[in-house]
Amino acid sequence: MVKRTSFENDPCPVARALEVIGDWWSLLIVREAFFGVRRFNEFQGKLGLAKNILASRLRTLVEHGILRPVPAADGSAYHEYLLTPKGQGIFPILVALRQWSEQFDPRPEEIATVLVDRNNGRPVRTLELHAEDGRLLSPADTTLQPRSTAKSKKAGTRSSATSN
Amino acid sequence: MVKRTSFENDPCPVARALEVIGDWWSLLIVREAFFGVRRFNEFQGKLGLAKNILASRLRTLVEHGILRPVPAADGSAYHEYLLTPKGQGIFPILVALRQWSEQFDPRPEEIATVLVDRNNGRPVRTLELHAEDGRLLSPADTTLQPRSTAKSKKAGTRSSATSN
DNA sequence: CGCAATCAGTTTCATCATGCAACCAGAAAG
DNA sequence: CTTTCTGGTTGCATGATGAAACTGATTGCG
Repeated sequence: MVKRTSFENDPCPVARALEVIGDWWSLLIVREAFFGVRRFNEFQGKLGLAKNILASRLRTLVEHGILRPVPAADGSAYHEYLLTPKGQGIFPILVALRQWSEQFDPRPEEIATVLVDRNNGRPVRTLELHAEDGRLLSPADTTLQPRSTAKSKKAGTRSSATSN
Repeated sequence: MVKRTSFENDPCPVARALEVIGDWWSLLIVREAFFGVRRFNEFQGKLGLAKNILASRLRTLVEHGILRPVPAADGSAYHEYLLTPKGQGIFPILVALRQWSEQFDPRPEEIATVLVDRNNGRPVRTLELHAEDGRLLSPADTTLQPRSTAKSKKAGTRSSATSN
């Protein structure tokens, strides 16, 4: 790789997100955390990844404020990894990934689980993008605007490099 | 790497999605495609990635049915890469990533752009997960159920391994 | 038509990251 | 107090990534 290119200074929010959670394991670790997995060995057992990789990922997830090590839990001297609010904010991303697979996977019959409303056991709705006034928006109904730095509001039409 | 572990047979739809678009460049390529980028050099210029990597990524995106090479376009003998419906289905994932950055990035002032309604230039709403009946759902309001194989409807409480 | 520049890659080659396995210290259990 | 469990770290082997150089068509231009 000669240094995997870093996106942390990229002005694109998508790139910035990928910089943090865009690797092969981080999102799966977070997914497990959503299901109550908290301990090192538990993550390792569920995901089957190497311990050094897990240790490394947990470290960076903690550094990025996605997981938080809490001192104890059941009384033992070890610690557990809990989702922070920032970590919980990843939920829509997981849902979007899941729904994309559900819709387009070439072998959907191999998908084992469905995300349901705990209340009545019925599948959740597909995520939709809405306008401020509630209208449903398709990709084509949207554009990127340069971030309004306190002023300016219209602009549209993207310009240079990796600027979206 | 001694063979990066593959998720393509994992029953978890999140893992399956990551198998396809979970690397460092694919989602950014798709993002550019949403903005009308179509040609090899154009991708390369915007993203600044090595040509061999780009060639490799484009190939797998085409293999997975996310991009489609169309013979011509402006009359030249080259071809262009267009998003398929499956590729367009990635939009919510990009939006979810973008919104996560917007909400939790430690230096949000460095984010250059805002996704707006093309109609009136106002920011779009944040993605929300809703129940079938329209109620807003938080992560805690949801569970995973084993996929109903024609029959059965209640079950809850996840069981074994990487099964969500 | 002839030649230079462009497009779309492919081919080395060096370096980095990943994965496996082995090892290890501190805590808990017996 | 020896054993086991937890939560790692260390040391390779190998694959993935990236920079740069190279190639073979295609186009642009005089």
